[in-house]
Amino acid sequence: MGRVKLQIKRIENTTNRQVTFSKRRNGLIKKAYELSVLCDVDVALIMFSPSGRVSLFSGNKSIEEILGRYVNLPEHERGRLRNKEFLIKALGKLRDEADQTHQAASPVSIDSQLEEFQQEIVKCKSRIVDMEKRLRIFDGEPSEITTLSQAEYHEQILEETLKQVRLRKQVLQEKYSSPGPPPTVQVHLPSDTAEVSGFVTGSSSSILDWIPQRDPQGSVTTSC
Amino acid sequence: MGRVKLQIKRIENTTNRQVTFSKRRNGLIKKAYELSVLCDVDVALIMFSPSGRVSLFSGNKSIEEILGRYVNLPEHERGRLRNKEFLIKALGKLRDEADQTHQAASPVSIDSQLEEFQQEIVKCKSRIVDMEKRLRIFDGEPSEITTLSQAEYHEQILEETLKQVRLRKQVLQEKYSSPGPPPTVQVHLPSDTAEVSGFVTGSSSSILDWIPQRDPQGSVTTSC
DNA sequence: CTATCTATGTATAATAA
DNA sequence: TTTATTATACATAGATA
Repeated sequence: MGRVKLQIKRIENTTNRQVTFSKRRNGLIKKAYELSVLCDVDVALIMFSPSGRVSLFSGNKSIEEILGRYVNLPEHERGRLRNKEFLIKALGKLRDEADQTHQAASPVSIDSQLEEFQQEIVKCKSRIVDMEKRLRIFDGEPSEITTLSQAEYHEQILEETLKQVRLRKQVLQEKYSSPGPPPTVQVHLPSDTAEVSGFVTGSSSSILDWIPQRDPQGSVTTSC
Repeated sequence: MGRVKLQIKRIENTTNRQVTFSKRRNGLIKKAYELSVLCDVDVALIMFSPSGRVSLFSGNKSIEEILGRYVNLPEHERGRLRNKEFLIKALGKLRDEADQTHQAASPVSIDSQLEEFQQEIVKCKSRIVDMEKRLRIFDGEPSEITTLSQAEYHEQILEETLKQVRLRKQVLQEKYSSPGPPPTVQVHLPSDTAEVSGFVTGSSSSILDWIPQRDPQGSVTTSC
């Protein structure tokens, strides 16, 4: 698409990845919306953004209704048939492409790929260990805070952070209570689509334009 | 698209509607797949065809895992779920079934090992993302907080954490000042504590606690 | 992060099988 | 229902603001 053909593999550049996510998420929601209207079917779509926020879409019904309908299906009807077929097909194509690439360029052996993955895992795990340690500090875990000065240090940091957050809260409260309109815009797609815990920063001139306004029926309320 | 511009409204002709569904469903799944790979995010997609059959897609993780992650989100990030308990129970059941299915067959090829590593990496990374999110609360970067509910949420977390650290500090003080008898903790908050720890240790990754660390469909690079 | 623009890559409506 | 063809409508990568 666009100027170049894009390989379907993880985009390593963080900025590009986020931008692409933002664009494609909107595209995907649009397609889901069109499908649900054109074919009059229930569609539920849940996406977790790279930053951990969740984006939702569902047709006329609420997400929970659709999830409920899904989990209530008899086991034999809950098949993953569609998905599996598609993936097999898609991956077959990818493999062919990869094969050609490998033959033409650098022959990456399975072994070295395995090794690469293992290294990646080790890296990730050590990072996780580190983060867990940092998080444990806030649990008051005795094994993490062993001296008084450490405790005082953390106390100080937390106090400062708390102060900042309260300040921020105050600012936001004033914004909401003042005569002017609130700075955040509540999104209303025909169904419940929302960047939950997110917010539409600009005016409502994005993906909403192509969707006719209608009363939202679902009830996944955006809490922002 | 195609020869004419299509109005986004229910297709009345049954045959056309079904054909369109079939094609667009595949297109939507493909897009969802690309998004999940390109941007390294979790995506879950559920569609009910006009004839009532269900079509699914989910990225690296199993659909149960992603739905679980969604259901387990803190309320302010997702909106109220009226049937949360029900969904959790139902998803748990699905998890068990998937588990049994998975145990039935285990081809130990290099390919499947590669896959397992890839899945492991994806899991680690998603965990890192979650933890980063939790750690960001303690960064005290006010620009991250743009809504009142976010501010209140952070404030609450920080208050509880501060309590924890002060408790720890008190314990340490007593240890230093009276090196004999074991320190008696005289600080309140036995029940509050549980809540805070619950967040700090749980949060969105609490999903990992009740959903298996395996993909039930470990077949290809991406599974169902 | 969002918007806009342009050149291209894709998806797909209509049709036929 | 799925597949193949083809003409068009759309989506979007990359650059830029």
